[in-house]
Amino acid sequence: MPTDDDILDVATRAFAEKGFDGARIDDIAHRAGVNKATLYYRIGGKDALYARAMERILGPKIARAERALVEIPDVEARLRLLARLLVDGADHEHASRFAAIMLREIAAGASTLPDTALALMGRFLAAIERTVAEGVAQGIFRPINPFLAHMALVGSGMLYAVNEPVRRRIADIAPGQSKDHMFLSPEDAARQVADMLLNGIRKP
Amino acid sequence: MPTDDDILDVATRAFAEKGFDGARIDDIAHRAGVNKATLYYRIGGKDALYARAMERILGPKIARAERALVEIPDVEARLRLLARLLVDGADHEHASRFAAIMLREIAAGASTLPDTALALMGRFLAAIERTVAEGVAQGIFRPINPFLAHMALVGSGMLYAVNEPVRRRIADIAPGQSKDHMFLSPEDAARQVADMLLNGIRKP
DNA sequence: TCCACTTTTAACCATTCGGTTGAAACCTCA
DNA sequence: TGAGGTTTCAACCGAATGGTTAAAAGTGGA
Repeated sequence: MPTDDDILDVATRAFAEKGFDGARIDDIAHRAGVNKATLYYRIGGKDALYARAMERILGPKIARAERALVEIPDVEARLRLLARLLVDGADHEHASRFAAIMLREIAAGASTLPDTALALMGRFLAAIERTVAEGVAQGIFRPINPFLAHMALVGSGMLYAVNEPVRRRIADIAPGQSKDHMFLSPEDAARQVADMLLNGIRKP
Repeated sequence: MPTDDDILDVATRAFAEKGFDGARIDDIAHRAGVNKATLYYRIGGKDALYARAMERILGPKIARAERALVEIPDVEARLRLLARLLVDGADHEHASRFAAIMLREIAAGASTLPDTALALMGRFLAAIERTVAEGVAQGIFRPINPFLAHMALVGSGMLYAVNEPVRRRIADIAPGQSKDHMFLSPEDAARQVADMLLNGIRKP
């Protein structure tokens, strides 16, 4: 018998691929190997399913980010870790699902984002902002707008994590040139994103 | 009588707010002040409506970007212009709608993106990549991965353009701190994004 | 005025979706 | 064996949705 976690995993994938509106309850129940009535009995309606899927995917990342605030004193190393949290995950699929859901939510103005999930996002943002602010206070970083630094890190990272299919389609319709640089490993991508950001905000 | 352009404008807003699946034909027709049958008579079904809306919003940006390739020899100035094209637009709403649609499409793996629109996106990417490559060849930029530079620019810019509602919600639930740095004008945001990227890729 | 084109009106259809229900089956543990 | 919780099954509901159409009404120019 599938556990709640199994169901949430399937639901997360569905929400990432199709969005909240596009995901189908029947489909999720069927793919999780559970009856629709069971899903309602165990978890509840679509809203509850979404909220729990979000907390499940956001929670561990936030916890890791906040642990880094006290465990990693070096601000550059800490920013690198935060970049990895965004681009990479327990596995790459996990990270790309996370990014897809977040991008959709941001595009929708967080209108369907449950309050609990929004609070978690806010804490991640706070972790990045605090790290940048520490770096500025230590004289390591330029007096950069920490919120824009957050945008740069999250934007580059999540966009890269999620847009592999788009890259593939673009590469297909523009043949002739070498496309190797478009397909990096998640680790390389996270490192290069962090490098670029750090070069951009480090004091000369 | 509303013109086709009026209808496309309403449709673009609807697609940006709700996504392709979420947008309702009846709603678009009603808000455009035109009958649904007229919409079908003049433009066609939902697919045609989406394709034309995309071309309308992408076309001018691509044209401007490709003009810059020959008109602006200075690679840094050119990159700044490309950043502005992403963050800012004819008006700010226009830019944020563009960004919202693009983010949704990227999150969906460009699965519903018409081929014509995808080709336009590819040309924008090519413009950024070529500019970065020129800068590298001139010895101005580090040998950066041009595709990642594209991610950084597009990611930061579009994320910022679109997430004003999210910032507002986050600011609301985390009171007490100053939030001024979270709300920049589009011009300031575009400039700071470009600054960060240029500092990140410029040779020391 | 007549004609071709455009727009509206209003209905229709087949499909889909989230959610519910009630009865039957199953399982576990005492 | 029996009771209580869990799961399945299949059908159903009501509301929307995308798409289409036939006929009437309106429009402007030759």
